[in-house]
Amino acid sequence: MSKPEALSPAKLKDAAPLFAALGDATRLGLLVSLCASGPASLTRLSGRFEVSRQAITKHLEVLSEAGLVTSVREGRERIWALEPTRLADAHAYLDRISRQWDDALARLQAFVETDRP
Amino acid sequence: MSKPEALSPAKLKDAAPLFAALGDATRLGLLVSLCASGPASLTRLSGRFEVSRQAITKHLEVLSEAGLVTSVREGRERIWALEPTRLADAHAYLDRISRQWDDALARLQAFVETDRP
DNA sequence: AAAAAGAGCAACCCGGGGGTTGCACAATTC
DNA sequence: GAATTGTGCAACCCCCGGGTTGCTCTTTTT
Repeated sequence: MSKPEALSPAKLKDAAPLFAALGDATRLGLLVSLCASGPASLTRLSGRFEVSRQAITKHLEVLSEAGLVTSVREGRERIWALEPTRLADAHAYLDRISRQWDDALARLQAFVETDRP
Repeated sequence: MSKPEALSPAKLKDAAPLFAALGDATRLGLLVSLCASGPASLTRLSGRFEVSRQAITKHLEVLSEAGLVTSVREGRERIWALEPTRLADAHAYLDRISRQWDDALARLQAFVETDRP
């Protein structure tokens, strides 16, 4: 009968922008690209997409504010890299919801199998 | 040296709307609420949030189009419930990226530890 | 039959997201 | 020093997302 920890409103407010940052095909592509080919500069990254360099800049800013990427200045370039911990955060949030879901299913099951007034 | 399967562009285009649907605090709250208290009607759900009933309707439509919830008409009510498989999908997508990330880290590690010209 | 409850529909508002172009600035390279 | 490469900044456009209000329709309830 152990209630699993529910996601607090605070957690939800942290999770929402995180998922929102993941909710764009170009940004997901950027993450995958950074995964597959390692840290890269802006022009290097934008060369792999159909949109303009400035569009990529904005996407990287969004990812950065969500904590999913970090950047370091190197000479005249800026090198972008993934931040794995935030990816793990998103993973954990989904885990929380999934567990709550599983628990709900179990309780529903128990409810259905019980004779009730 | 096995390359992990990269997320294909097709997968990315499926994943993006899914994460986008998760990228709103109210919608996450709805999912959690449906998890915690089971299937519920619109007014029942909207009673738990600060926004109007119509706003909740729109959020439920978004979740529905993302495949995260389903609804069934029951008398004058419409009952909304979670769709667990889509939650698992999101989970799987993050897994894919995480694995790619881990692999990238390993390759980076190997690269750093190698004497190169 | 009349009143109340639950949903659906439509119009509207406003802000921000995704995209673009154009120009300015810093760092390299020749 | 001059040309090139890599970014940054600003303005602008368009459209959609989140929210609202108001009205209608159907189903219960009394």
